Amino acid sequence: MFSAKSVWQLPAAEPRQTEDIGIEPPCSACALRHAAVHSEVDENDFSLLIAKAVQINLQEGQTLFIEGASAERLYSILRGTLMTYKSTPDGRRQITGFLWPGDILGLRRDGRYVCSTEAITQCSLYSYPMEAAEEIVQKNPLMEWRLLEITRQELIEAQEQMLLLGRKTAKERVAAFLIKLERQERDRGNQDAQIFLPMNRSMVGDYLGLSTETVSRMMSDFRNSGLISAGNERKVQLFDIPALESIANGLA
Amino acid sequence: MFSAKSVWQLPAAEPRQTEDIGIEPPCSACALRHAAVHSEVDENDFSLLIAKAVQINLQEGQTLFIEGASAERLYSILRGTLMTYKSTPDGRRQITGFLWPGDILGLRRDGRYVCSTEAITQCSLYSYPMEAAEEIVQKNPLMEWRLLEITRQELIEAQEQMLLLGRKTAKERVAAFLIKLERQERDRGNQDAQIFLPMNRSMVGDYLGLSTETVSRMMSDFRNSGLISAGNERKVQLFDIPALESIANGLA
DNA sequence: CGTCTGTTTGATAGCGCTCAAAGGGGGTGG
DNA sequence: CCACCCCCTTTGAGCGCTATCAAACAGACG
Repeated sequence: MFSAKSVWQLPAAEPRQTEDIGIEPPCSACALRHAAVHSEVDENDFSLLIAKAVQINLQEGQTLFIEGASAERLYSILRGTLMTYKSTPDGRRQITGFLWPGDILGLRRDGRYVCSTEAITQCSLYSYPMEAAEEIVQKNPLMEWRLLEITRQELIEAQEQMLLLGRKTAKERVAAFLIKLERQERDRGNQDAQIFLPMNRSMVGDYLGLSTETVSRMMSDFRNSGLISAGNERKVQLFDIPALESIANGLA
Repeated sequence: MFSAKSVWQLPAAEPRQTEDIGIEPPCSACALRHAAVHSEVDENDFSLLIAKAVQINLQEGQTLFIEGASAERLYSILRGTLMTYKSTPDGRRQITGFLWPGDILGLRRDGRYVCSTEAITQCSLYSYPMEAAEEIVQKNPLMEWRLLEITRQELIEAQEQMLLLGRKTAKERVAAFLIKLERQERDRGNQDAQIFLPMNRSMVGDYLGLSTETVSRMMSDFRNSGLISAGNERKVQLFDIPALESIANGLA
């Protein structure tokens, strides 16, 4: 049982790029190695894990696994963006998180994945046997502690999302989403307030508990108010971050 | 940084009772001891922690701490029910969880609590110094592993709540809430499908992302449909659990 | 018996969804 | 190179679910 999405901050992570997917050099940026390094764990154990890793590539729209499937493997993202989601029997979908390079995924309960996972862009991942990975983590207290911190961070973010989904207006939700992406972008070393949205409007809606159309309308409102850039709908410049933060927090 | 709410399943936990709050005998049911026992950890470390514990009692409605306060202490619930919640600046509230005996609480980020916590009934808790508790857990890999499992379980529940808040109708939410409480009741050894609601309608609403009135209306609907009992609004009998489950899952 | 708090029920309104159609950009094939 | 198609996005119109406002009701307590 691992986190569905880690929020491991890679030191100054490599820019996300979906081209040039091929055979990777020995994993240098993946979350588990970073864990090992960060935790000052013996490299030997990590090598054991890497020895069992298999690299896989996914095409845009490809499903990695679905909720309820037997959770045999743990994944670490090298490149690309994915999403985890849950569905109701009649097809309504709630996206529980977007996953970026450096994140790990494979949260399970009773040996089964708790969310479905799908590639939003072309992706490159490392795949580890779940049992072996758990064993190695259990043998490394510092690694285990790091994993606990990651899981807690995810829980904190999930609680923030609950506030958003339960109590915020459509405008507040979309503003919060833009602010969140911008902050991520900044944390990854991207200085300008330009953000790239690999997901389409329908995915944003399913993440924010809104319809595609409502997301689009809110984006148009922000554009018409001069808060964000016009032009490319997948590449957005935030002109007034404080104003968007105010909106996101219900202060405007 | 600890979990905001554990879902530690006490073997066949003592019934919840709010009367007779006084000096406790050496903690026998609290989550951390249970962790120690469950993890087959040396009792000595646990004793170290217990030695630093202070028992506190809370009255109904009393606030334990608020979001953003310095997270100096970790708590373990002996008796009573509490809630954790987040608020928007203008007063909207999202309850992120209800806490029961056996649960631990004190999730923090950057040394500050991420949620506010308030007693719903009279409560009795153990209070530990955060640093000491973390140190002891870190020194006990099995205890640490158990804490990781708890945190993961909470994350899984948070994701289920996201689906509820983002994509379910009012009727589905209330049905899901009743089913969830009934399951808890059963897990605690309570065999009949009778559930007790220590929280008022407004709290249920703030947990489900609904207004007080909507919760009330849905409860009335269920009552009029013969799915739940009439009479005491805080003590509910579920007459048709499968039907309620169907509703909760959007199948009806 | 009166007050207070929480719950229920009713009436109305509004936010966001649904249905529908137009607009736009990229890719493919003629 | 252009035409066409397809998918995604945007915009518009109308509706429905749930919030809001309001008042009646019920139980606890003094």
